[in-house]
Amino acid sequence: MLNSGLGVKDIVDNPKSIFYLLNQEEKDELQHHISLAHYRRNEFIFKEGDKPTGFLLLVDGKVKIFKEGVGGREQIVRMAKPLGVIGYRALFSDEIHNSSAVTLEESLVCTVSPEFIYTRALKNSDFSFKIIRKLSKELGFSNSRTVTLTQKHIRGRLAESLLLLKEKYGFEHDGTTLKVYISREDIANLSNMTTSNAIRTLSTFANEKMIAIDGRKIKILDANRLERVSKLG
Amino acid sequence: MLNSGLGVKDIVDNPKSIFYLLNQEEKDELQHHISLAHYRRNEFIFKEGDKPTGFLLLVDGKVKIFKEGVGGREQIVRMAKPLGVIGYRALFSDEIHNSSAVTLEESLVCTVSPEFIYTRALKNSDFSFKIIRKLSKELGFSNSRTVTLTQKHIRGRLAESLLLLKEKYGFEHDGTTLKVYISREDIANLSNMTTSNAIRTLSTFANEKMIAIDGRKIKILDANRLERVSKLG
DNA sequence: CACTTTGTATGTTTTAAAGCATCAAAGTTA
DNA sequence: TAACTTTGATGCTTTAAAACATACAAAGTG
Repeated sequence: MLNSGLGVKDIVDNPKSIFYLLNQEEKDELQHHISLAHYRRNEFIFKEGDKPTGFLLLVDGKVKIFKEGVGGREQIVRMAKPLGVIGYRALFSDEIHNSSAVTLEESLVCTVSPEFIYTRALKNSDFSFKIIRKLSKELGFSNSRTVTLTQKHIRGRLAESLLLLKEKYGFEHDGTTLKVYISREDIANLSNMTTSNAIRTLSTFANEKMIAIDGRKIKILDANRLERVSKLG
Repeated sequence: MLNSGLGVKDIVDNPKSIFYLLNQEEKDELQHHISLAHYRRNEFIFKEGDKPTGFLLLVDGKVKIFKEGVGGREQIVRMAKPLGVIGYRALFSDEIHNSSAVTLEESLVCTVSPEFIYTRALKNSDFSFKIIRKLSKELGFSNSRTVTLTQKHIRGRLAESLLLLKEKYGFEHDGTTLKVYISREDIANLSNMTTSNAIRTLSTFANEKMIAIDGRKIKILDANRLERVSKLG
């Protein structure tokens, strides 16, 4: 169960939050333009084709952002973690969402009204610049993914995805188990391969002692070797 | 030969230029922070790994922006046309370039100093917002490309690339010939396929009367059918 | 509780696209 | 203009990954 005691204060006072850099006056006003929503596991936050309702900040939980491709096959373009921003690309480009967001686990999302973002936040050049920086990094990531997903072989793509999950969500207290509960299908959709091939290749990695699998629990046993497999393609 | 008479005036006074929306004072100051460079065909403007030297605007010519992938295989991530902005992603994310830019033809590029961009342009919220919008659109494009390049079959990918070239550069006076002189290898690198397959599939499209080829001149004979081939994957 | 659905695991077959080889045409340089 | 290099065109072979087929376990559902 989530800590439902989380409130707006905790969001604006956390240095990792994008709203942290607003000045006090702006923060005060933000209170009137913000709302919190709770989602269970596997719920849509927004769907491809929806009109953006605001600027979304994932307060707690984990979310996958994906696009539907040929024959409904989905490609995960990004994973979000707490205090990550979601759905802002469509808002800023004034388009409908071209990707969907679904929770991987119980999550808390706060929505900030477009009015506040446009008339207040974006007038603050620190905020604007932070957004520019975020978009630039994400664009760099997306371009890199395009290349690796098209050019690397299955093993390389899967290794890269596992390392990506490690970077994004880190480990449990044991220091080896990935701190994310994700289906084989989602691993496949993250790595541009079929579910069968994700399962098969995970098994191979486990046989080779690079990882250990116990249901959905994945332990990274040899990150260096995964790096090498990822680099080799 | 390029019209070398092009100057800073022509850049700031063109409504399609991002600098058009600066106020007069900012425009005046811009003059002292701008320089023009001329490139011949197939010259590098910047290379993957280079440190960004400034904010670049393609004044005239055509440029491909690409990343090196597995085994040196290149993937074109974007094509630029006059008054398009290049190399700004790396500048704003404060990273080294993660892609290279090479001219497809004789080109003119203007460089604006990072100081002017940071201390002046980005303080103008109209400019910042234009950049945010540009990045957002490009990110949407990149995410879409990831999906189509990984999921569509060869015919779909090539059809999409031809339509992309059409959208970007348009037609010659005859209304059918693509206004870009591009090698089969570049078409392949744009479409995530080998040069052989690009050549082969172009021939097939020509046999099917969707296009006509005469050396590097490509005529789009049936754009609707190309759209259909592109959509079907 | 049985019953259906969903997720995981593997083996087998098929296929799209890469890889390779060869040749012709067009450009470039000596 | 001859020699060389690059680019374009096509056929043939190989291969990586999809597609398909079961089987079985786990998790929901009536």
